[in-house]
Amino acid sequence: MKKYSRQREAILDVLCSTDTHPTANWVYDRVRETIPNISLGTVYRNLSALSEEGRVISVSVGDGYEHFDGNDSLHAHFYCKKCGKITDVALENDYLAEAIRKNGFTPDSSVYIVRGVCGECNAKEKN
Amino acid sequence: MKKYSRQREAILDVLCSTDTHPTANWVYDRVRETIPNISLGTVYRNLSALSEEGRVISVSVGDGYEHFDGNDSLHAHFYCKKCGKITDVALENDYLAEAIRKNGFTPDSSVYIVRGVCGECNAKEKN
DNA sequence: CCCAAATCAGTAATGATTACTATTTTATTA
DNA sequence: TAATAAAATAGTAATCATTACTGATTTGGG
Repeated sequence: MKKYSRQREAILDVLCSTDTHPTANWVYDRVRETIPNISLGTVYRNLSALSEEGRVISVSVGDGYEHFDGNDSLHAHFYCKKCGKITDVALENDYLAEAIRKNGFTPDSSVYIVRGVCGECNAKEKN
Repeated sequence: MKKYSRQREAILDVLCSTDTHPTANWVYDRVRETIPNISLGTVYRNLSALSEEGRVISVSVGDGYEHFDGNDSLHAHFYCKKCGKITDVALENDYLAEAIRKNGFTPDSSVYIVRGVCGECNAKEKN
């Protein structure tokens, strides 16, 4: 049976109070402000549990780290290859999950990642 | 300047002649049938280069491995949490890249991943 | 053919993530 | 509220997919 834990709650809080897409280590640093002796393993274990439950999304953009996202609204992620920034882009309808469903699958969470170069980096390029 | 390499060509061939989503190691094993002394590092380097060029897509489903996909048609990936199988689901329109573009970004490649349980595993569940 | 840049094979190193264990916390039952 | 079992934790050690390094080989332009 799943039990409450102060650590898990704190981790979820940190994730839900940022619009960035932090790594486990970043979350670790933030949670330590509240629970100084929390262990990095605890952060990993809970991020993984929260992700399994679907309360959090795990986003892999290919920079060598797993990123986590507590934003539960429907959105896609734009990853800029130049600056590494991940930006949320809101979506109106979940066309893809719909298409998946039509093909006989039962989806429970989605990660949409688009790679490219962001406007800011494109501008810099022209110098 | 980018130069031709027999190794890179063989790696791309392997990726384009399967509808699975292999890991670097699987590709390595397959390419060794043709080029027995190819190095695993070479496979990694070229997969990464091909992915950078957009000739190949890198798909992270959260099983601890990076998966690669040589299928260049527009599709989403359904990842079954139970059996680990990754299935391609064809898409008609790239709504998401479109939404991204409307937000001022310049996309160049997309990875759409939907997690859930596949029909087969759902059926097994009921026994 | 010659040269410089690119790529390679083989091997060593890295570091994000996971596993392990003794201890602490949680929730249930009496 | 005390006793108890299951779940979770802190701290540390281990794993292993991926990357970095190096000296040899290949590629392509002049």
